[in-house]
Amino acid sequence: MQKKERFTRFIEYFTQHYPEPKTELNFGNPYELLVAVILSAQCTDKRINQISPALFARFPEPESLAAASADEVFTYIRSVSYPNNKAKHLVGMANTLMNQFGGEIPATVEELQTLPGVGRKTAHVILSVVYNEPTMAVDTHVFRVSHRLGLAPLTATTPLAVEKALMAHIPKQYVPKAHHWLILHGRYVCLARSPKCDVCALTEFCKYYEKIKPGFVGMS
DNA sequence: ATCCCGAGGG
DNA sequence: CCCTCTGGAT
Repeated sequence: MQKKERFTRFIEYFTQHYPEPKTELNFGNPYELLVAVILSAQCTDKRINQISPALFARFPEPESLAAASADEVFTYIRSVSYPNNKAKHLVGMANTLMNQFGGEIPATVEELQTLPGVGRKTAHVILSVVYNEPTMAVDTHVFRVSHRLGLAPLTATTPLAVEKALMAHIPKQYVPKAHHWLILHGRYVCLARSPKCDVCALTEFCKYYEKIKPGFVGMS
């Protein structure tokens, strides 16, 4: 199947079955989303949602977070991955927001990436979710699912290469939705360790399934 | 043992 | 390119 048709089928399927996808991270404003996304690195969204209410209550805006100690922030995030690094990142991020951006969340990749703890992936999530800009944040799910579905070539071995492959074929108005589609598909169907190919509707054009599918129905 | 919406540093 | 940070779920 041609690559263009893969993208067409991918978009058609999710447009029909999941027309309004959105992040599963809980947040009430761009600042809270930024905090949640920084925390979400190598951690499940469910865990972030468990600890974020107390964190947001104690640090409701960049000003209070900037004035906090990393040690205190640590006590709120000790159950997420890399709590020491992330506590420092959050305090540094809030300080940069206050000192360089007047406490507002910047709206460009370049400015966002000057914030401690914010790399290309996190910056693109903010731009996509907050500003609805056509940026493709490539995380572990997007990376894996894109390869399996044949939306990115196997030669795309870095997140940036996968990002470019996707951006070259997804119409701009679908990019923010496609980001969530790839994540949700990866999280609930196309799992890293044991993908649920038996309930997947996309096996017809999946390169991964093409390799692992049984040769005969019913064989053990 | 492997994975989860990675980023910073060497 | 590599390595480290690091807790909880499966």
